[in-house]
Amino acid sequence: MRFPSVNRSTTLVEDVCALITRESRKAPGADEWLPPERQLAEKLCVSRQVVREATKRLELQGILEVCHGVGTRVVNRLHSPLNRSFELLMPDRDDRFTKLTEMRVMVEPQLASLAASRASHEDLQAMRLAQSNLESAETQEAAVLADMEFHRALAKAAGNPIAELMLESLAELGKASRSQTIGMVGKAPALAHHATILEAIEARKPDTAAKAMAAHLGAIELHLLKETSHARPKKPLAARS
Amino acid sequence: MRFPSVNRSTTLVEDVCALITRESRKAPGADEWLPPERQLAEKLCVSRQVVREATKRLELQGILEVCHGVGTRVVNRLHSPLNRSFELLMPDRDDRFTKLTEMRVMVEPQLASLAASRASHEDLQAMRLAQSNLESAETQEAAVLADMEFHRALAKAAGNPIAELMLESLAELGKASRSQTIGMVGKAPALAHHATILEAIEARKPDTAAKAMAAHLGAIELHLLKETSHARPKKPLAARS
DNA sequence: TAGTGGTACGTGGTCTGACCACGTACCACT
DNA sequence: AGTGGTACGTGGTCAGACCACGTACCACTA
Repeated sequence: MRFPSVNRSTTLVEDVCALITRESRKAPGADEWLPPERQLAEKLCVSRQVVREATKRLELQGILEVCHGVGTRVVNRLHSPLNRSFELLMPDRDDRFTKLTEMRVMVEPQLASLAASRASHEDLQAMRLAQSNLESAETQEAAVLADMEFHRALAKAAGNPIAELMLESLAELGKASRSQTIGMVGKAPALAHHATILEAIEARKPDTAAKAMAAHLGAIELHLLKETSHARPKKPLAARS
Repeated sequence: MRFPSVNRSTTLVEDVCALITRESRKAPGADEWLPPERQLAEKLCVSRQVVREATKRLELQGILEVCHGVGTRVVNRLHSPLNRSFELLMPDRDDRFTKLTEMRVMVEPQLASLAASRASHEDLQAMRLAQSNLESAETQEAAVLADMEFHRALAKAAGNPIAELMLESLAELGKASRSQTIGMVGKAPALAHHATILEAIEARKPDTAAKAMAAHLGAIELHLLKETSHARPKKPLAARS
């Protein structure tokens, strides 16, 4: 009762992927556990090896998490494949951080601009929540989290999932690292900057929002990264007459 | 003579990955074929299944290409995992194209600016080559290729591999699709725009380069994407007094 | 009773060897 | 010289066994 065609694992990945996203859309929040590999193999009429290759693939894509001795669960870590790719591109961690930050400096002011045009009520609500969380944060850790949440909400409001993913990737990279926004400048100034940005977005003033965000990024010393690398071409040109 | 520890495939991926990048750095250009799975398994003292899971992983990362009945070869398609991630994020192809283009519009002018600061002699050379290729292009296809090559060279000159990867991803998406830069505006204007941009970069004038690139992007109707989406918030706000 | 250790079970991880499906290259035939 | 078939090597799948890891339960101890 078997139909041993080829590339089962590839098609299986797509099937299971679709099934998973459908399932998780149906019951979001609940940490779904997949059936055991053996059971899954029987149900899908394939060998365990094929199931394993499929789950491996989905794990690499940040959709599943496989725990030895425990099971396989659905997760949402779409940024992790990005990090992996960047890791291949730039083995040095500081390089990655620098270049990702460079991208952030390029993109985030314009995200603020887009957010000012596009933000829905829910988006604004989320930003306000993050802002009030930052205001009431007691510990450094809580402040950092609230800060990250504000920027995440802003990216979401801008309506560009790719930018969102990129910033997520940067956040992941900077997590247990120095260069946490808050640590640079302190809580109070960050709060003020965010307030200015949020105000501009609520007022639907794209240019003002972009300028405020640029100022924010400049204030947290991110501009230093940009300037230093600006001043250091890979290979200096001969002086031009 | 076996040491059946766990997570062999994970460690193996790293080992093989390092080995491959080292090998391909040593002999670049040569399309390297890996030894057959059985042989590889024996050499690495693991089962064939583990080798297969490792190669699957590396295939997904765009480092290997597995051909049924032929073999496994080293490739360089680091953009493909990005496309896969974006596909998960936005199942609709047009959405992906729109959002990636949006990113491009945000980033590329600033890339031109960075390129004006950082470009090495080799970078400039590459851009000039692409430009002359565009000039001498007879067919539409050759023109499109030369156009893409110019933008790729510019991203490289800007020294940000992440941006480079993102644009590569966009190019891949737009390959067998409408919205090829050239098709929008014709060869002659594109040539003129590129010339202006290149001139600014050679003259080390970041702002001029950025403006020229922005004008170029605007001229090829990419601004339309931006404007329409700007004007269409996901959920209109109530009028503010 | 509360704490502690061991043990059984279910999970993913690996091994083995066999067979199937696909491409290629070679060779006999036309 | 062209054409078809066939043998070989490759990746793809299957089956069943065993290993390694976590957990939960339970008897034992203080």
